[in-house]
Amino acid sequence: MKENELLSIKTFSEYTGVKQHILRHYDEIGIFQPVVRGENNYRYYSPQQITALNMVNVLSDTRVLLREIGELQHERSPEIVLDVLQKHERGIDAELRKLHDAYAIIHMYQHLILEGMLANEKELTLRDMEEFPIFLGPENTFSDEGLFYPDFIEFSKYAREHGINMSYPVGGWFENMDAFIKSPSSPTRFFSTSPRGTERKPAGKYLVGYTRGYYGPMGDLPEKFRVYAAENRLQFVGPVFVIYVLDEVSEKDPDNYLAQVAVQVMKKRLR
Amino acid sequence: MKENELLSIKTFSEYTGVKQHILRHYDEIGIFQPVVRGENNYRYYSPQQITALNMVNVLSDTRVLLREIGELQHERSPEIVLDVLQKHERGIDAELRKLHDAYAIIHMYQHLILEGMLANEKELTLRDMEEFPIFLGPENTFSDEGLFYPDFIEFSKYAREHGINMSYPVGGWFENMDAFIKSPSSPTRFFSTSPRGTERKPAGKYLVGYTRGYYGPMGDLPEKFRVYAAENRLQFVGPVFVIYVLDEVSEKDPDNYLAQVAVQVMKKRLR
DNA sequence: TTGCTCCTCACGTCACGTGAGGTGGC
DNA sequence: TTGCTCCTCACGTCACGTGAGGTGGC
Repeated sequence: MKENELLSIKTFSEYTGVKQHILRHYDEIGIFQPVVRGENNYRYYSPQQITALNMVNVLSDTRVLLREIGELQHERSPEIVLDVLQKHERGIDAELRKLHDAYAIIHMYQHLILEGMLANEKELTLRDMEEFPIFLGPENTFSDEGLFYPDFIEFSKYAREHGINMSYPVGGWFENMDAFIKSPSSPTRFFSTSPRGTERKPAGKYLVGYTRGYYGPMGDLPEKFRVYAAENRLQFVGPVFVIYVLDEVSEKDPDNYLAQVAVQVMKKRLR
Repeated sequence: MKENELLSIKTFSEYTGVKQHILRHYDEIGIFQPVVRGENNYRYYSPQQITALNMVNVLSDTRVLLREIGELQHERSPEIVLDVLQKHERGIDAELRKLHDAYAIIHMYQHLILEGMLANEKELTLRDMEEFPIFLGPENTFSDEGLFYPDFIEFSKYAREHGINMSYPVGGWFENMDAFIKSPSSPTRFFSTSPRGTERKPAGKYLVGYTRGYYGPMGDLPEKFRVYAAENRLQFVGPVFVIYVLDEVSEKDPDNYLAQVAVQVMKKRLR
């Protein structure tokens, strides 16, 4: 390759890794043009343009608008470009957060759905569960005839105000088993499974049960928990966590939604 | 709010955090429709739809195409949704990688440009430099009359084949100071500053100089390095790193490109 | 002659975003 | 009556992607 040898669009495309139709597009909108147009209207690029094109690649990779790149083609300096990069850094940060959320939400749902598919719905089981970050909402009021929507909406707003993506699965939190048994469809608070939460569902030995149906009703689970604990000399420790492992995301029929109820337990001391 | 109370699009939008025109768009393309259309053609949503909409939010947040979400509206099960999520996990992974690159590239260029703006171009300076990951290319041949393009193109291809984004700044690597002095415009290899590199530019005390101009010529730097080392009883250790802190990204005029040359040094032992 | 390269033109895609112009409810 | 809500229609945006139909070089 001589210094003044010119490259066809095919060659230039191969050398730079930028596709031909993108090069034509860049030409068309005026942000990067071949040094020469042949008499047959062919585009010819110089070897120097291989590195020059890098300016476009760097900026478009960092999400600078092509329009803005075009403006920078005509006038740019270290100061100006530094400014542009600083501006776009925030955009990238925001996108990165969103994508991290998307990633975590996918994994959360994969985990829950699998859990739902393998769930033992017949009887309660004792399981070791891992620690888990949660974002706890304000206390619910259930002022509206026991409907959960108003409180749920309040929680949604509250969570969004705290930068929590509401696409993370949401669960119900009862301060203890007594609260759960007393009114199983009215959690003391809601929680999001967003990893941005600062509270924890602690690791430990949990008693776990499942029940089918639309949000709220817990069927015979409260009674089952009471009986199981009595028969096995267990006592309940800390809050009760209710989470729908199968919900509107994976089930069409609300009657098939599957709730998981989990509460930490300890052996009762004999006296 | 009663169970059967219906919500206007405004209210529903506020409760769900999804903008009105998006809700109309979802309606139009048939992926999520209000339970009722008033005789005035107003859209009315049920409270149950607040949670139902979540299915659309979760899947669109995880980059599932609206078309595919529409298909899932009619037929979905834990198995099917699990499949869909698994498929989109890869897409998210790829996007996340790209965005991480974008983030790192922005910071790399900010760092280099700032370095260029503050550079002491008059004289060599001794500086402590931090460790740095680099991706080293194959040995250059300079078979083509000393032009760097063919080797650079080879390096680009090689890097891309190894999943290295070529928008990271690229530098020249000389195996030692003798090689640099012998042919300052012909680096032994090229390197990318991509953090995916497995080699290192080691931390340590470096002698650093700058020179202006288009890629290749190093001006009087080789001589300056030789003299400085002799006068200060220093010996050069390891490879020479040449990187353009101001390049086509931040400078319009190639004559203003600014190269930084850095080599690790040690005090010479007196005998 | 043949297949390859290159060209322009035009329309499609994706998930919105914007705004005009008009109706209807409290 | 007034301002608010809601409607449809239509066009814009962003960075491409696709394909038709035709020319030109070796």
